[in-house]
Amino acid sequence: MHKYENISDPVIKRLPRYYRFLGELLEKGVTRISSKQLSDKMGFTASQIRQDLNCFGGFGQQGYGYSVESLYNEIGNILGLDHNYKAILIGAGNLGKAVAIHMSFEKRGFSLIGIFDNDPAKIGTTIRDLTVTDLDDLEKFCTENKTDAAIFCVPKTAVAAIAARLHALGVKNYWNFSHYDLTIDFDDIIVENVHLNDSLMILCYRISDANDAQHLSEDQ
Amino acid sequence: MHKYENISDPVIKRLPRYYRFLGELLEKGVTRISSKQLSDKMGFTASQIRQDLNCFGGFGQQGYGYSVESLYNEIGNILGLDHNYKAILIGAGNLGKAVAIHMSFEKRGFSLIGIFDNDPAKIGTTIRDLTVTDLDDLEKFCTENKTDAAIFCVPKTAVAAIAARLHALGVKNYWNFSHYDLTIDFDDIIVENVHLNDSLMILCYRISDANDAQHLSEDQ
DNA sequence: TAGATTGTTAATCGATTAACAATC
DNA sequence: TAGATTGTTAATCGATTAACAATC
Repeated sequence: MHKYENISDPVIKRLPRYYRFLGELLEKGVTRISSKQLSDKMGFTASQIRQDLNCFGGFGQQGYGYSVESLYNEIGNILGLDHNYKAILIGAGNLGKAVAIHMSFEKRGFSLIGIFDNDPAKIGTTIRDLTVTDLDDLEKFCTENKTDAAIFCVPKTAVAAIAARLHALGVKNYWNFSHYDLTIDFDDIIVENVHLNDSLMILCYRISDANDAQHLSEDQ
Repeated sequence: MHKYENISDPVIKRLPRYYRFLGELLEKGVTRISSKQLSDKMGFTASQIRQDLNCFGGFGQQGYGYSVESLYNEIGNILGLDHNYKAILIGAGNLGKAVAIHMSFEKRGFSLIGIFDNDPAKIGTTIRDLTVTDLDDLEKFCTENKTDAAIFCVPKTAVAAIAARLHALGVKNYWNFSHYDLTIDFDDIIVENVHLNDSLMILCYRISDANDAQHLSEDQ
């Protein structure tokens, strides 16, 4: 487990993409790849790929390229996917259920150990192999079970209060699907946001932009 | 409807954030705001905010700042949220259902007009006010109903074949929740990806990175 | 008018790309 | 050895920040 210094945000955000691509190559039985070949597949320049990988050390071999398997494993280690962070899910609605069922937490460095909701109709039901627990029992649960991270799949209005409770319990890493801005309340937390509304608006912009460009060219 | 030239990607990605913040201010009844005040709330520098907004024209007033309402509306227009792009959802599983129920398409420039699946158990069921249609009827539906965009909530392995059918039907804008890389097959499409796995891996990296930093400092 | 804050230009910073020596 | 491809430094490009004149 090393600590890498000054890894820039753009590099960090590209890491999962490298990992996915290498995983696919591995499945196909490809054993060796050059930065040029990766560049063709991924759309990054070969130069950038070599630059990125070298933040973490020399994984390649001059004149040969990179071993797909060892590069895949290295990037997995850099991402910390060999961890087993214990995560709880807050909110067992449609989105929460989808996240619980859909995600391979174990492959991503986590395991899901609890699901909470305050809706009596949902408490006691089973999702995956977990029983939905009353949100009132959050303190009891987190005291009895080491909890590293929480996933917010609840309405924006409910987040602040729950986050305050979790923070008091020492749970300070969040995967946030709500539109509540958690950084407003705390500055000693780690948050990864999934803003579906933002994503949809960006799609809207790109469609509109492309359409307008087309109209302009038709005018000429 | 204007076409803005050379808007950079970072700016585009910040637009929804501006929009959300201004919407909140509007709800609170705030009528006026300066770039400095926005900066404090949003974490961008005042300079960047003025720079961003000026890509689209002078919305502010020297000595006064910006009108929250008109700025909100302007950014909405820039994003193209006044459109009504007709979208269909492919895949009525947990994730598809969550997206269908959870998203306010109308507020984001879209309306959801159809949901498709190939699972007999799902075909005929109702989500929101829409009946899940047999995927076999995709061609029929898209011929009869103008369709602007498709949302992929199906397993990666199913995407390529469905995308080929949609592309042939002229549907070339995609909101992609699968991990299939649609740009491999087509270069005349617009894709906005939601990579939940990537997001979770980045959270894993940040937690691991913070933990390692802590251990290092404890060593000293 | 004086104060405030924008719009916009110039300076800085950082990330990407190009180039090439090192080396497998 | 010759060819290939990395690791790494230098050059370029673009985005962010700072500064300030314009102006409400």
